[in-house]
Amino acid sequence: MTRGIRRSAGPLDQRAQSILRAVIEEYIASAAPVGSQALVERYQLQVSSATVRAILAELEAEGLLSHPHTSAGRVPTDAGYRFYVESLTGDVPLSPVEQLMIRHQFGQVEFATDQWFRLAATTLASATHSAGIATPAKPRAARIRRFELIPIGDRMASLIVVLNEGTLKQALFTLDVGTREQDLDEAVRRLNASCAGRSAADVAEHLRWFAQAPADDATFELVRRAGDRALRLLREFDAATVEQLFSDGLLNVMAAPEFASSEKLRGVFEALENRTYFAELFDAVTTDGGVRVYIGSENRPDEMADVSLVLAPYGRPGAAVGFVGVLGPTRLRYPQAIGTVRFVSGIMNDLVDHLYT
Amino acid sequence: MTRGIRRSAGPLDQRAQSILRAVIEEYIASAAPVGSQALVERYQLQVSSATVRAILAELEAEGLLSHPHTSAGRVPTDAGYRFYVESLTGDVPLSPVEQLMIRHQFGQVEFATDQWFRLAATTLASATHSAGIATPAKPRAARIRRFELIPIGDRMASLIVVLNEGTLKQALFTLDVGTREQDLDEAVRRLNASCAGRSAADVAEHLRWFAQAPADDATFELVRRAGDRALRLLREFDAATVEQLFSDGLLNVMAAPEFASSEKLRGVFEALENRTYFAELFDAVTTDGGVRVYIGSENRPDEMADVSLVLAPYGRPGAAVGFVGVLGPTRLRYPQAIGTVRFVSGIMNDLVDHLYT
DNA sequence: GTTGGCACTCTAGTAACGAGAGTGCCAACA
DNA sequence: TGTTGGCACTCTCGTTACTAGAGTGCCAAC
Repeated sequence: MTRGIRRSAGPLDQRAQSILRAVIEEYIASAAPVGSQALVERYQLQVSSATVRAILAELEAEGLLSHPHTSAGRVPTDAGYRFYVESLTGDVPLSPVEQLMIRHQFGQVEFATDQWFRLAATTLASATHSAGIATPAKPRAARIRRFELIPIGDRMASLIVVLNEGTLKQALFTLDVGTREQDLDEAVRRLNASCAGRSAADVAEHLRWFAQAPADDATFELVRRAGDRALRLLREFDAATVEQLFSDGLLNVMAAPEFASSEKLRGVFEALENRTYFAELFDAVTTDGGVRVYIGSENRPDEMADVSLVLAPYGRPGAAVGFVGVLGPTRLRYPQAIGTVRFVSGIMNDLVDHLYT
Repeated sequence: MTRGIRRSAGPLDQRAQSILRAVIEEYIASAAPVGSQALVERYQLQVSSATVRAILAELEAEGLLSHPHTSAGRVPTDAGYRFYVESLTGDVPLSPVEQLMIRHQFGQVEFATDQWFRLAATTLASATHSAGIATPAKPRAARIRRFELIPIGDRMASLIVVLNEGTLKQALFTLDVGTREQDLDEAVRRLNASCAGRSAADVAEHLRWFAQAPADDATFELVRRAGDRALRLLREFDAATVEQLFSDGLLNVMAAPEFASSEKLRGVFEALENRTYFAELFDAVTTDGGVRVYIGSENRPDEMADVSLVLAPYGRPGAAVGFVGVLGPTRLRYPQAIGTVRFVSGIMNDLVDHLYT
């Protein structure tokens, strides 16, 4: 139980801690500032409201609670939430029924890799009544498994590159006049022979070799250009940290009273759209295991100061990793969110594992 | 110039019409109810405000304008907007600079078919300062061009189905123990030989034939199962009218004053998410050419009563069609939106055309 | 250290009010 | 007959004043 975030060094006795928890849980449930009276009544504290008030003042001095105004109840600060989250011990597992339902849903898309991360986001959203977010599992360095060149119309072909885990990349490709289907087949044969199993760097190397070699026949140019195009695809793929970021249930977050004026949410939408922050998070989340929680202002961009993230990586370190998580108001049901994220990331782990064994 | 929507049969003289236009354009620009005084001043009407008031009252009787309350200015009704849109003659073309910029952007993704519709939505959003929406071009009935079976791990393969226009469909596929790579190759060869160029219905026919034929060798079961899986993919693909719906710039719409309370937008988000309404629109929009405008309550779902849609189809009727469009407040800059949608759908037409010639 | 008591503070809701914008109507006018 | 200026009327919006209620902070007593 770390206390890293707290500013002041004052110790916090058991009673103060449990009152802090009470305030936070009450606030999470009610979304309204919590008063001393209400705490005494609803949590059967064996002390008077005056005593509670003293402790609340103390917690405020510690920076864990704050006051919207003098005569209002207390509201947790981000530091307060942090303390609360750190003090959570053990797991809040999902109910067996929920687990079953979620497993069932994933069972239905077991064979559609491109649906996994979408379903993860959807599942997280509906289980936590917040927004769910997820990225596909991204291979560390893409390796080519196979090329295909499919003629389309007269002067075009679709270049398909199949990567390691069955990820597909596709690009159109113009053909010179008079290119025959055999030429395409021959080009593909050569490309596969020389590039299959290679990474972007390796392919680049080979292409240089190709470029220096004499243009011995008609297929040569085709191979060179297709190779070039494939290389570009690979590089784009490698460069995009968070290639896709799927979110679902943002409506749930919109419904929360703190977001009644849409202004605050705009920033969140923007952050989801441009993704640079999530690209940063990607690295942080996927390097060490476990669930990570980012509370309000702990998120670097100011637009995200009103929301919390609960994220967990999945996949195989060194091979392909992604993350799943929950995005909600700082007034989030952390224990439940953490439990659900852990569970879903576990399922995603299993799914990815099947690809590698 | 149809007047279909108007309830009353009263004729509308030239002057009344131009005042209606003035009210609507003023309201679109200012988002505030428009008074008689302001109209006289800002539109150099050669009559007094009293006269304008009389005409406004008339327009209100026709159901084209309404009153938020007795002593406020006029606001267009949906019928008013409809009348306005119908009366628009000629095109408001985009400025050459804008045209150039848009063409340039599309030029950059010319060879990435899967990016086209995304870019269309993005372009429309930024050009109209509203939300842009777009679907990919959907082939009428998918035809198989080629199969691939890529081994993944020990007991899995990725089944890839390449459709007509280079669309890819993918699914995982478990293998029996001891399946060798040659078996996969052989299965693919057979599948391609018997199914290439066929639609879902045809493939189903062939599979029935397969099922009745004796299980003559080890590859047979593989072929049957892969075929089954492919058939399911095809059917799912054929069944989904609006397989994807990409939107961009919803933030622009959020920023409009009429959506300050996020409540109204929730419905719009929901409609975009579940897509049933857009599936309906898909059919309506793609059957006749041209730009279509849906104003406020003309949209069937109640949640959409506060927004307007400007949609246009693109693609090749009978081959592959999709739509692009703009979603914004009913207080939309229709002439500009219509011009932009028409332009972008034209570009999309050209792109798709290249696939078929 | 805990408690009851009490004065104090701040919000949210309500009512009253005036300024301002805009209407609707009417009698006078071209 | 259509147009106009004039005018009373209506409704909103912002301001001010007030009250009830919730909750605090402090203090003296236990």
